[in-house]
Amino acid sequence: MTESAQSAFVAPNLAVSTVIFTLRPDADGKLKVTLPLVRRIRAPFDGQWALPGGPLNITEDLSQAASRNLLETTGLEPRYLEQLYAFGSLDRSPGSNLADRVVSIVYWALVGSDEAAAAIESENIRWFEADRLPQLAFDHNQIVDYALGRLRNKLAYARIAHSFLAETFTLAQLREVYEAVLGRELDPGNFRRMVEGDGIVEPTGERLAGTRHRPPQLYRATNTATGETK
Amino acid sequence: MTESAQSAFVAPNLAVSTVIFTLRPDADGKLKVTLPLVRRIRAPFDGQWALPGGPLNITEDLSQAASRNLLETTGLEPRYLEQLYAFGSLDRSPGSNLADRVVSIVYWALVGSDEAAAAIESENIRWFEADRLPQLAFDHNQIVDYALGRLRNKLAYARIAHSFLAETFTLAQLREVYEAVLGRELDPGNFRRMVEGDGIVEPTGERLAGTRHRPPQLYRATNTATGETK
DNA sequence: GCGCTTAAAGTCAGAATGACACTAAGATGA
DNA sequence: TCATCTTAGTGTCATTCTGACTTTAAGCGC
Repeated sequence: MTESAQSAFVAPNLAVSTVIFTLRPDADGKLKVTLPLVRRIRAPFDGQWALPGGPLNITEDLSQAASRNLLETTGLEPRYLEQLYAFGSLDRSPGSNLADRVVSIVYWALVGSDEAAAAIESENIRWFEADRLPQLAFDHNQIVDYALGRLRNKLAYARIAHSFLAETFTLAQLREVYEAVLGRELDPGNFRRMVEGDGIVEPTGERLAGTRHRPPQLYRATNTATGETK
Repeated sequence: MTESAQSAFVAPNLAVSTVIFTLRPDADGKLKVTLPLVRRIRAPFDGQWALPGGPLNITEDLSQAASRNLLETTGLEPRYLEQLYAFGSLDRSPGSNLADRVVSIVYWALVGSDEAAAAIESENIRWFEADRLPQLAFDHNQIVDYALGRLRNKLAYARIAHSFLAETFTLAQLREVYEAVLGRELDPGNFRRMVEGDGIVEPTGERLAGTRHRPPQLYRATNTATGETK
């Protein structure tokens, strides 16, 4: 009844996939939530774009598998990594044989915008704006939507926004992250009050020079363990 | 790279387990969060208590598997059911062979207190107060703690509390649910204001008679789809 | 009818939030 | 040099939300 090995049982296959978010400026210079997709080179959905992923190695933890295929796909390390959901509906791959059924444990990750600029890109790996995705393989459009919801929600109460930025940053840069993720503009004064009140950042004492206006204070994220705790 | 069947691959086994919550009065008549556990009858952890669960049938959805083992364990149907987390650490079953590795996709469920009173109970199926658990098999103590956290958190913003109650109920009964789950007393006036403001209940027009004081209004939950939407 | 108990409504102060105004400090250019 | 532009950073005000508490309503038991 309860868990233990049942090798004789016809079990569904287990895969781990990852929704990897970063921010990239679009043509107008506005930051947009962006993610890498991989072109499938076999049936089903041959030729269509899909989330990076693959089977879980028997020797690795779930989050390790997610980190590994993040590295394989983009050449990058995650700044934040958290399990999203396990997708296992019977109709995920329409028309396929039951024996080919795949249960995907999906993670979502944040990578720094600075690093992401140097990420792997090729004929079969391309980065897309999250709100301008083509039709993806399997149920991957739904998965991305769900991950976006989680990202937006989590931004409100968790200290994750700085994961998109470098070690130090101005409040305007941090606010741009919020605005890009939430898709709306925020009042600079109120944003400053919120951020300072929550103590999620601390001033470095240095200022950013070279702007064409009053030089802003540089901040860093206050020291908090990030990523999943499980 | 991406997902599709890999039968030749040595894959971890996949199980679905369920944390089933209900409320039961303790010796003092106070409602307590309570859940059923199953005694293991084989190694590893032979004889210890564990969450109900079992392998995922190739023909059923994840949530169906959770519902099924809820029914098999308790004889009940869930009033609310949601995926909790997928647990897959390598060290979940200390000392066991890699080939026996199990990844558990865990659901959590709410069942009505009225129905739960008539649930199956036996030598090998017993209900425990959530904050007085013995040492459980595998990582199941951690899983229950995580589920409790999710329950408490979700109570604050989702319409789930009525899942513990019958079709109609008084605000005092609903408040008792909140108090039992959150583990602290709530101000009756403020609770009423909150509940009415959020529009999560509507008066039936009837009153509960037979109390030894002013007869309270009966309410029902406003019509909202409950349970997971995925 | 009197006192007990809980229902239900109302009051008040402090915290959090959104909209907005105002001052500070640099660069730019006439 | 100095007015102007731009963003940094501070401050104000009204609204809403929240927790603590008060007051009145309406049944029951005696």
